[in-house]
Parts: sequence; structure tokens; C-alpha cells
Amino acid sequence: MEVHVERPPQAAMEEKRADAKPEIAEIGTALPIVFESFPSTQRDSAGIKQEERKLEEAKAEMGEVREENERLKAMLSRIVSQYQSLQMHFLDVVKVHGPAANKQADKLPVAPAPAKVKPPGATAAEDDDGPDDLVSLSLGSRANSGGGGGARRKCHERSSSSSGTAETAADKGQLSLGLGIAPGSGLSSVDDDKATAGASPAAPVLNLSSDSSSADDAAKSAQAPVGTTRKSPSGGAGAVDGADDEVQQQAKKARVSVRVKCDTPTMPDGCQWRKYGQKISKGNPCPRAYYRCTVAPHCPVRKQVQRCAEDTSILITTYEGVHNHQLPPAASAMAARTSAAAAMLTSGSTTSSSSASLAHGHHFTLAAAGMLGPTAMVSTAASCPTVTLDLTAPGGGASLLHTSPYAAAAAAGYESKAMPAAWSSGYLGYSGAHPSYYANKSSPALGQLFGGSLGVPSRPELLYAQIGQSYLERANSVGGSGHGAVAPAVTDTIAKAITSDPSFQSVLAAAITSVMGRGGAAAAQK
DNA sequence: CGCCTTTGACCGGCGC
DNA sequence: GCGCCGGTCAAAGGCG
Repeated sequence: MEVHVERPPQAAMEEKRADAKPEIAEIGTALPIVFESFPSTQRDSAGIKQEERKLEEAKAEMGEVREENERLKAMLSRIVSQYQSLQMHFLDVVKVHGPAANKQADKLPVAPAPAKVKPPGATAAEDDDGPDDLVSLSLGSRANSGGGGGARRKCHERSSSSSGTAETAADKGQLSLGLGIAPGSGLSSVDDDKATAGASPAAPVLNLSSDSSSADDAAKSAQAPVGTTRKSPSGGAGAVDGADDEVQQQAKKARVSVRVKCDTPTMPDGCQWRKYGQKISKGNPCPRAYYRCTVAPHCPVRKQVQRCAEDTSILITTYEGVHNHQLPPAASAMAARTSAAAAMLTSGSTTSSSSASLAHGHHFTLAAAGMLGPTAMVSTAASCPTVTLDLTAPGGGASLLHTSPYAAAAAAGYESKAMPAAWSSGYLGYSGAHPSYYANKSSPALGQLFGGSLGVPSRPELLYAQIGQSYLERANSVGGSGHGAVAPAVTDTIAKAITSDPSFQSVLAAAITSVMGRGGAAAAQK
């Protein structure tokens, strides 16, 4: 004689999460049966007392469930608020380090729209102005539709809307962090209409995305294949000066290679690919397959898949370009990772080889490096700079491997300019003035946003290390265990999406670092 | 029928 | 200038 509500543990958990009402219903249906089973009044009395007790227990349990629901709701709202707070912090950074951009919005859009992006194409063609003041952080970045108009439309909503004057940002330089995530994907919320006002045709944009497309490419609807030697249409931009051309050339060939233990023919990265070629490359008996992204009709992204000669269980996937479309959540993770790596690569290659040509000697590298994976390697073999993310190493250590020429440069004392040096010392070197910022402003939000277990690092480098570690763990799970199970899980809840979205993390870290670098570079120039 | 893979041919860059 | 090599194209065939 007992009210027995049978619920498997997992079911109970889900019920708690959802609502307590089902439980009430079950109790209600069970009670009549219990009453009918008592023949005598005495037993009825005893049974009623027992039932009352059970009812009280049920109520208590229900209360607990409600409390848990409240806690979850509070947690969710807290995460959302923290995310928005982070956006505010980011704008603060923009204001502090970009006085000219002070007119930018100090107001954040309610919707999680970290930033709008300006197509990388605008970079070279328009980068004839002075130092850019606007850092445009884009989580969703690439212009969907091409055309120069499209590029302008991709200007940042925040920069324009809050100031109320589109011209505000128009004359300011812009730093665009195109991280290869399709517009509207994940946390990105692109409001093209609003963004239009903020677009600055004359604003220099440094694009850190892996997209190899030049200004021309972007002008041509960002659909031109990137990194291809055959069809590079970059010739047309007459406005591109030599320095920018060089930068673009490097960016054009920027690649991100991911090494993952994978038994399947291709790494499940969430995108749809169409195989368009296969070759036996020299030095590797395993054929190299060439894939093209087919999610969007003219997506410029391509990838090469080849098994490691030494260990055929290791799949080496090399990505080129930036998607010009919205990515599935699972694909966003990989895109963010590769794009962050590409950002590091681009920044590093430019600073090491032609820092003067780059208007601003940024050091995005540490931030990017922190998110690259257990092992990140930079190589410039065959005049094609490539960042290799080795996700095959167990343990997820954040060690970074430096290969020549960067490692050599660092060893030779060029740490201030060589990219990998930034990983080890470059960033920390000039960040001396910023720890307070991290400790007082960003760190709390970051520490919580990037996982409550992370805590709040007392030093920026620790913050990055933790961010990176957090990212690595997720990256490992995504890249190593397969995307199939990841996508649905990631999209389960908003909170989970926010806290686990690597694109946001990578963009945020890269942007903060870039801002710091810009600040330092600007100060140095003055 | 549409999409995809396969595969030989072609093209351009690069080194000698 | 020539050959090698990486990368891409495009026709042909397979598959659902």
C-alpha cells in the first residue's frame, strides 16, 4: 500500500527540467486506486494518513523540482546576461583602444549579435586610411551575398546603431575578424538593414579569417574559390596597394589543417561536401581527396582529405576559405576552430614577413593559439602557410609546436614579430597594462561564461589558458568523437549553445587580443 | 532524374 | 624551356 510513482532516473531528470506537472498527474491517478483498496474505515484512516504523508512528500519533491527549475532558469538568464555583459566589455575595449571609434554604439543589441562582419574583401581595396579604430568582431561573418554593396552592408550594427549616425564609423578604420562562420549561425545575428548604416566604404578592414578571397573576391560576391592557384580572380583590384596585395596573397593561401583520428573516409564536420577530385600526392601512398562545400551553391570553401602516411588512422583535413552561408551548429564549431587558426596564421605571417605593410602589428596569435587544439603547428611550406591542429594527441595539453620559420625567428630573437613568439612571450609582453582589465572587467564574465568550473583567472595568460583548455576539451569531443552526436546536443538549450559555442569563444578571445595588440601598436606608433 | 563519385585530362606554378 | 607536381575540370557511370 503505497503510492509508487515509478520513474526511471533519467526520466525523472528530464521531468525536473521540464516541469513538475507530470508528476502531479501521476500522483493524482494513483490515489484513487489506493483508496479503493482499503475495506475498513480504520484502515481508511490509516491509509489516508499514509496518503497524506505521501502527498506531502510528493509536494516536497515537487517543490524541489520547482526550485531546480528556477535554478536552471536563473542559470540560463545569468548566462545570457553574462554574454551580453561580455558584449558590453568588448565595446568598452573598442572605446578605450579606439578613441576614434568612440562614437560607436555603447549599447548592445538585445539579441546576441556579437558583431557584424565586413567582408574581408574590403580590406585591401580600402585600407589606405590611417589606423583603423573600429574593431569589428564577427561571429557570423562572411557576407552572404556578394558585391561591394554587400560588403558595406556587412558593417557592424553596433557601430552604427548606437551612435545613431552611420557616418560615425564610416570614416573610421575597421578591424574585421571574419571567423568563417556563416551569417546568422550560432550567436551571430546579422541585421543587414541596420548594418548598412555603419558600413564604411573607406574603412580599412583587416580580415583575419581564413578566407583567402581578396577585396575583389568579396566584391564579386565572395564566391570565388579561395586559395586556388588557378582561378584566383584577385587581379582586378586596382585599389589594392602592394602591401595589401602581399597580405592578401598570404591570406589567400592560408589553410588550416586538422589532424584527427578518424575511421571514416572524411571527418564529420557538419558540412556537406562534394568530392571533385582525387590525386595521389607525392610522398604519401594514400590518395588525397578534394572536396567542395555544397551547403551553398557558390561556397568557396574547399577541403583536402588525406590519410597520414605514417598512421592511416589519422585523417588530415585541410580547409580553405570561409563559408558564405549559414552553417549547421556542428559545422560552426569546426569553422570557428579553423578560422581562429587561420586568423592566427594570417596575423602571424603578416607580422613576421611584412609587419610594415600591415598597418597595425597585431598579435592575435595567443588568443588564437589558445584555441587551436592540443597541438598547433604553423608551417609555411610550399609558400602556403598552414596551421595544423593536431587533435590526435591524448590529454589535450595546450602545447604548441613551432616550426620554422617562426620558431627559427623566435629563436633568433625576433619574438616581437614572429607569430609563435606571441604565443610564448609576445602577447604577455605588451599585455602588462591589461591585466587589470581582465581581472576587473572581463575575467568574471569570461570565467563564468567559459564554464563555471574555470573560475576567474587572476592573470590574462591564465584566462587564455583556461579558455583554450575549455575549448580544447570541446574541440576534442567534437573533432575526435564525431559530429553526428554533437549537433543535436549543442542545440539543446540556449545556455548550452552560449557556453559551448567555440566560435564565440574564439572570436572573443581573438578580438580582445587584437584590441590589446592594436592598442599597444597604436601607442607605439605615437 | 538529380546528385554524387570516379577518373583521366588539363592547367598553372615551380624548380632545374 | 622542360618536366614534375598539385590542383581542378568535366565526362562517364553509379546510386537512391
